[in-house]
Amino acid sequence: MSTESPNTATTRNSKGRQLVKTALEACREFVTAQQLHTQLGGRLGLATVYRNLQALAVNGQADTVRTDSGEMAYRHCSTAHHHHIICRGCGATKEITAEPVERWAAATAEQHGYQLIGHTVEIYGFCAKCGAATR
Amino acid sequence: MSTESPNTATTRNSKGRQLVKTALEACREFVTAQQLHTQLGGRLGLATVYRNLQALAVNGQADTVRTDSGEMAYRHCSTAHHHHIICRGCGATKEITAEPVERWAAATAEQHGYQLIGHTVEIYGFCAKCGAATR
DNA sequence: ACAAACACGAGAATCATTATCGTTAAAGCG
DNA sequence: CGCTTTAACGATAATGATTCTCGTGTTTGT
Repeated sequence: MSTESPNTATTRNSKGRQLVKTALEACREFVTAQQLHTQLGGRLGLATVYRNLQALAVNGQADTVRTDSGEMAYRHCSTAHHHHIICRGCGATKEITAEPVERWAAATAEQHGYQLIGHTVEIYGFCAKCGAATR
Repeated sequence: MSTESPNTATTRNSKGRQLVKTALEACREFVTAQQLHTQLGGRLGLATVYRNLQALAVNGQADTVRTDSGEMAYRHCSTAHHHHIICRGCGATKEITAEPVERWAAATAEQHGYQLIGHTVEIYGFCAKCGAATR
C-alpha cells in the first residue's frame, strides 16, 4: 500500500460498481437499495447493490436519508435537492424548497468547524383535509 | 360508540399505557422502544411497549426520530428540543439549536395549509479533526 | 500472462418492528 | 355490585431490511 489504507469503500472499477453508479445517476430521486436492485432486474445481487451504495455514500458520491418506514434511501450527489412536508393523517407528501435552511446549515456547520456534507430536513403535520377531520 | 371512532391509538387507561408514558417522561432524551423495555425490566412486554409508544406518537404526546442506525426513537413531547450535527468520520455528535429553522418550519407548514406537528433536522459533515485527516 | 487481492452471488444470520391469538382486565350497564 | 363487552396484554411467530459468510469469478499490477 502507498500512504494509508482508505476505509470501508470499494476501490475497484467493477461491473457492480458501474451498474449501481449509473442506475443511481439515472434516478433523479432517492431510491432504496431494494428498488435499485429490482430496477436492475437481477443483473446484480442484492448484497452487491447494498455494498456499492454504501461505498458511494462513504465516498461522498451519494447522499442518504431514511424513509418514513426506516429504509435507507440513496441519491446521486449532484442532484438538485429538496425536502418534504408529510401529512401524518393521509401520508400526502409535498416537495418544498428550503433555501433558508440550506444557508443556515452551511453557516452552522462552519460555526462548529465542520465541513458540510449534507443535511436532512423534514416537516410533518396534518394537511388541510386531515387537520379539519381531526378537530 | 358515541360519535366517531378515533384511530389506531390506544384509548384506555391501562397499566402499560401508564408505565410507558411515565417512563418516557422520566427520560429527557430520545429513547428507543427496546431501551425503554429494558429499562422497565420486563414489567411490560416488548410488543406492548411498541404499541404504546406508537399510540403516544399518534396522539401527539411523543415526538419521533430515526436514529443513525434506523431505529425509531421517541421523546416526550414537551421537552425542549434541539438538533444534531454529526461527524461522518468519527461519529462525534454535537447538539445545536436551530431557532431559524424552527421558525421556517412553522411558516412553511402554514404556507402549505398544514398543522405543524414536528420536524427533523440533521446536519452531517466532517468535524475539524476528521476534516483535517481527510485532506 | 500470472498471481494476489478484491468484488461478486446466493443464501444464512441479525435485528428491529409487526402481527397473531388466546387470556386478562378496564369500562359501562343493568 | 356483578356481568358483558371489548380493548390491551403477553409470548411468540412472522416479516422485512440489512449485514455477514464463504466459495468462486474478476480486476489489477507486474
